[in-house]
Amino acid sequence: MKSSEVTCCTPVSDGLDERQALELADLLKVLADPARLRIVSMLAAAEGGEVCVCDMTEPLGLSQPTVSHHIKVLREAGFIVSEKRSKWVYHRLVPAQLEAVRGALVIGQLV
Amino acid sequence: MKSSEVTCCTPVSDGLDERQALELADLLKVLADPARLRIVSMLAAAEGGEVCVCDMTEPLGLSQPTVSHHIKVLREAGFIVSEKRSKWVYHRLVPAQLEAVRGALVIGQLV
DNA sequence: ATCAAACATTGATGAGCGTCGATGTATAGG
DNA sequence: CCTATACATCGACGCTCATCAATGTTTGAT
Repeated sequence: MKSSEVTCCTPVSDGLDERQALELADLLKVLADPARLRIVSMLAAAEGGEVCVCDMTEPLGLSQPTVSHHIKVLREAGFIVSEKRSKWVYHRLVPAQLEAVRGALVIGQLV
Repeated sequence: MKSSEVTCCTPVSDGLDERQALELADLLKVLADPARLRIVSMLAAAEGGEVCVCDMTEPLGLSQPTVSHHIKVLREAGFIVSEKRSKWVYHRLVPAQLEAVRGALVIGQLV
């Protein structure tokens, strides 16, 4: 449908281009999962800011491989960082990444 | 795995419960799509704040049924409202809903 | 009354992903 | 050396969902 001679609306600004929309959508997809939100939440609420997988499986009601999978997704998206110490791997939030997503959702930022 | 006598981390606060995590995840799922992000963006950038479907299919590069589907998803999630006038249906943003999502992503709000 | 445009609805299809069990790897302890 | 724990990886299953063509519905114009 090309632009007909009779437009129904005021001229459209394209807003976000495909690349920007894809990148933001990918970040939002990572957060758009109940398990991952709860993981982020547990890290945000943890004293010391650190939690390891073994202490998350039970409150999440998920298997260890599943929790490890979510941790990996969150880490690859930049929402958490992980550090192995002795037998355990400790995970902590990266607040800047969460803030980046919040900033991208400001209406003015959506062009 | 019950709580062993040797814990690796400081005590865990559960943070978001299942219901809260599910609700927030459902809202984020709606936004976690490039096409829907671009629709929101186009509405945010539109003069008069209104756009109808016929003016979105071409810039989005999607079929009319697909755009209608995304519009429906956005409306049912409260991100947009729609009003039929004569032959066309005009859609506009609900900024408060977008703000609600941004507010839920504040680290302090994640308990 | 007829035709065209705008939009919704309906299956159908294909890809992506959350989940698990099984297995592999590393670290600590006896 | 052997066992147990913490975690990662792999393969498979099942479900959700984005997309489309086809069709239905409403509205306006001729």
